[in-house]
Amino acid sequence: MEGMSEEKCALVTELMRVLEIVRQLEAHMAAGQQQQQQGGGAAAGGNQRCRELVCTMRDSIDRAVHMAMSCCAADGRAAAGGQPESPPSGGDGSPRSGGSVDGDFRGRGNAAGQCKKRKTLPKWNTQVRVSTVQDVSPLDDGLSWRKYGQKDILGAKYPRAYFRCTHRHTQSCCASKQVQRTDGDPLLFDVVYHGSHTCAQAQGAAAAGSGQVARPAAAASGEHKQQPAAAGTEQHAATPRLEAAAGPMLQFSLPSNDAAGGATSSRFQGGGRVAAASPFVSPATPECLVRDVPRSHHDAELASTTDSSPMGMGEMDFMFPLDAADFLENPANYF
DNA sequence: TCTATTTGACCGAG
DNA sequence: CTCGGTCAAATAGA
Repeated sequence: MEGMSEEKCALVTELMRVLEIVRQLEAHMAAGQQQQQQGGGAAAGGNQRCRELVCTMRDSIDRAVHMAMSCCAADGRAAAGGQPESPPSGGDGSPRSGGSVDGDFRGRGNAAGQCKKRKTLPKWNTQVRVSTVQDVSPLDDGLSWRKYGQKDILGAKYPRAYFRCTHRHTQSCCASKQVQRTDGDPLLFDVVYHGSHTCAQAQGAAAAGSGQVARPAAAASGEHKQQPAAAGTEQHAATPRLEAAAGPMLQFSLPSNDAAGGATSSRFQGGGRVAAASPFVSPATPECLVRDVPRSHHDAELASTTDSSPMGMGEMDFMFPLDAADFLENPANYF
């Protein structure tokens, strides 16, 4: 039984990974097309075709993800004894320590009360590249996150910001994520997701596609404490573009979280509401590709499972050349 | 006034 | 004991 569930979850993970890739491809093609139009590109036709293909591909993957997720959720609930809401009495959890079970995996009253221990939640690790230090739009994924903490991590140059779903209390959505600028590349963020969104918002995003609930603003500047104005800019200003800086390559790799770094004197303006891409529920834009102006680039997020993932996929390191046509023709080359 | 962020403190794991 | 993760009071902005 459990095997079944794990298998399904693995399926979800895998599908979402592919979905992310498609989304990225889509975003970059959109960007490319813009450039072509400006430069009077001749390849517009081919690009159009690519977009159609991607659209089809994504639709179908998206459906598969949802189907699999349903099964997965159902299994999970059954195993946990019923409601996703209620404190998982052990549900699927690996008992953490002999202590209290979970109602308090946080010594002080777990706010949500119904969220399982982090460690038992599926975890996805992704990396997101931004175009400029201030540009955090790629971290946007259409779902609202609320920052609840920030920590300087030993050995890391930049602090790590902690986010949880805005609807944690109201809808018992246990999704959370951690965002941290990588030491080596200030434009690259490690984003670790824990658990998937179960809130209506996530479903809405998946269904409505472009439903952005909140603005990017995500995570970090790691450089200076910003003055209110600056911080505000980061938090509310409309987003710059990813494609500009994403360059010809999207990179995905696992955390190499430690680094040279040393002191963290800076504070990362976690920034307001972060809408970040949900690797769980694809904010699939139904009308696919119809956006001329890629507002919320769905970043370079790629869901990959790590440790606790059912699949136990280990670390990954991908490079995706942005040759859409080639990708579509020889997808195998990219996996 | 409400909502979100900041930040110091607390807690559990290793 | 140290460190990562989270809570919650204080604070800021809309």
